[in-house]
Amino acid sequence: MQYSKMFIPTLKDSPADAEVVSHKLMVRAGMIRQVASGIYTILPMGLRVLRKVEQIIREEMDRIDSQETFLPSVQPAELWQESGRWDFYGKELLRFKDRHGREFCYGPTHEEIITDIVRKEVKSYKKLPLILYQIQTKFRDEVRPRYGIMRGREFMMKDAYSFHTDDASAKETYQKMAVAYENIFNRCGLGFKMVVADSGTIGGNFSHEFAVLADSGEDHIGFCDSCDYASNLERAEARAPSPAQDTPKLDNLKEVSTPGKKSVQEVAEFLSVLPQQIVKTIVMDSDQGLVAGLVRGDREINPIKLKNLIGAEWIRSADPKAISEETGIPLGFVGPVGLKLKVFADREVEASNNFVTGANKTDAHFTGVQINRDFKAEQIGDIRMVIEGDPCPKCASGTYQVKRGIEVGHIFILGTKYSKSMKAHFLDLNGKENPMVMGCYGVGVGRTAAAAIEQNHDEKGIIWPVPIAPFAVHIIPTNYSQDAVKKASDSAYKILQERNIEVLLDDRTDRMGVKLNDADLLGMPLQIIIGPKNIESGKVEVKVRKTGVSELHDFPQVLENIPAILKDLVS
RNA sequence: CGGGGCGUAGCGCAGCCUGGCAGCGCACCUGCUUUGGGAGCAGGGGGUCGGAGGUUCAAAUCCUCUCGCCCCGACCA
Repeated sequence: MQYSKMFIPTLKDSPADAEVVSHKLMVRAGMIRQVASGIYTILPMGLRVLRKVEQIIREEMDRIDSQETFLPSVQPAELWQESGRWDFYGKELLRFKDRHGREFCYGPTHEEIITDIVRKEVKSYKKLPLILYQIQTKFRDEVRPRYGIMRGREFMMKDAYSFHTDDASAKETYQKMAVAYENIFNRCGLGFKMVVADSGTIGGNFSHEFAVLADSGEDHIGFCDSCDYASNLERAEARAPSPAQDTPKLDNLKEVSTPGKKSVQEVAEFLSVLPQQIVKTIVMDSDQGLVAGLVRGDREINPIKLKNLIGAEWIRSADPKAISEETGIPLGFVGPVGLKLKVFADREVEASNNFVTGANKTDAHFTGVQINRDFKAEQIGDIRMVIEGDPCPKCASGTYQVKRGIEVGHIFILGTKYSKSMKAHFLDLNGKENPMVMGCYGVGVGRTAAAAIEQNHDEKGIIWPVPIAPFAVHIIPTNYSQDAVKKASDSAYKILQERNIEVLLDDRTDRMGVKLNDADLLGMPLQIIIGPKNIESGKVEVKVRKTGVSELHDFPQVLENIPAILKDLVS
C-alpha cells in the first residue's frame, strides 16, 4: 500500500481523554476514533491489526474442529426470558423494541441464540460433540467504559460454544480450547498467564482466564513464584492456617466500652491489641438476603469467594442503611455474637482465640470471643483476599506475587445451565433424553490488539509483533522527489509485494523527519530507509523497530533476506 | 449508580475569577525556497465558545436547567 493513498490520520498530541498508552497510541497512529463513550470507529490501520488477530483465531479454531458461524447481533427477548437472563442481566443488556413493539436486545453474548439453534437441529448423541464459533460485534452497556477499545461497550469478540453428551467430553474440549488459546496469544506475541477465574454472570462452575500482564490491566492476578499456580485474585485461594501448637487459655466473653471506635485501626489502638486479634464482620447483600462474613481484622474479605461459599447467584456490599434497618445495629459495631444474620467465617477466624468483635450495640465491643462457644457460623471456609507474600496454597515453598492483568480470553464449562433452562436435549445410546453439557469460550479481539500495544511500545510509538503488524515492512524514501531514491523505493516496493510481503511505501514528499517519526509511531517491525547517498553506493538501511538497530545492506540483494529477517523477529 | 473534573477550530490549549474585537501552537490550503530525525518565509481558510433559558446596553465569561465526555469506587472479552 502506498502511504499517500491510505487513510492514516496520525496525531502529534495525544487526545486529552486518553489515559493508557494503548489508547493514546491507537488514536495517535490513526487506528481508532471515538464516536461515543465506549464506541469507536475502527480505521484502516486499526482494522488491519484486528483482521490479523481474527485470522490467527480462525486458524486455531479450525485446528480443533471448531466451525465458524455468524449469529445475529439483535436477539429476541423471548430467548433471554427462557434462559432467565432477561431479568438477571440488568442494565448492561441494551434493550429496545421494534416497530411492532416486540422486545429485542443487542447481544452481549450468544449462549441463548446458539443453544436455540442447536436444540432445534441436534437431537442425537451421534452429532456430539459440536463446537461452533463466531467473530462478532457485541454490545454491553457497561457502567464505566474506559481505556479506548480495551474496554468499550461495543467490541469485537470471538465466542465459541461447545455441546457435549457428558462432563468428560466437555472437559476434553475445554482442554483443547485452552491449548488453542495458548497458541493464539503466543502467536500474537503476548506474554500471558492462564489463571483460575470466577465465571461471573455467564454462569457455570469451572473457568480460566487468559491474562496479559500489564500495569494498565484492570484485573489483579495472584500467582506462585515457585509452582505454576495462578489465579485471578477474586478467586485466589489462601493456604489453610496451621492449627495452634498448644491449647491456649480461653478468656471469658466480656463487653467493653469503645466510644466512637468503629474501624479496626481505632479499636485496635483503643484496646491495645493487634489488628489480627480483631475479627471484622462484613455484611453483604445477596440473592439470599443479607449475610455476614467474618475475617481477621488485618484481612480483607473476598466477596466472590464468599458468594461461592454460600452458593449465591450474586453478592454486593450491603447498603449501610439496610444493615441498620434489618439488624438494628449501627455500622461499626456489628459482631457475630447474637447476630440475626447467617454468619460465614474465614478459616483463620476458626483458628483464632480470644478475639475482639463488635457487640452489636453502639460504642461497645466484646473481647475474649470464641467461635463455636459464643456464636455459631453457618459455614467456615476460605473467604479472605490473598495478598502478595502470602504462602502458596498449592506448594510448600512458594509465595504469592500479585500483578495486574488484562483479561484477553476466558473459557468456561457451563454445565447444563442453559441446556436445562432452554431444553437443549439429546437422545443417548439408550434413547433416553438428557440435557447437553455446554462450554463457552471468548477472546476479545480489540482488547488483544490493545494488550499487544501495552506490552510492545516505547516512547516513540507502537512496536508491533510481526504476526499482527498491519504491514511487515515500511519503506521510507528519505526524499521521494529524487529520481534515484524514488526508483529504488518503487522497485523495492514492487519486489516485496511480489514476494507476498505486506509493505507500506511512504511515497509522501514530506521531509525525512516527519516520515521517520510516523514510521516509529505506526510501528511496523521492519523499516527500509532509502536515501540518496546510500543508494548511490548501492546500499539501503534496514532498521528493526524493536531494537532500533539499523544496518546498511546491499540493494537490491537484501530484499531476498527480508523473509528470513522477519522470521527471526517472531521467535 | 455515588464522588470529582472538563466541554472554546481537526488535535493540544489560553481567555472565564474581575462581562466589552474569539485567540495561541500544531494540523490544513496557495506560492517560493528547503529535503538524513516533526523546515523557513509570505499569504489564506476554518468557530452555533456543547445545548436551552435567564440577567445585562452588552455573555465564551454571571445565574438556572440540560446534554456529552473523562477520572476514582461495585461489573466484564
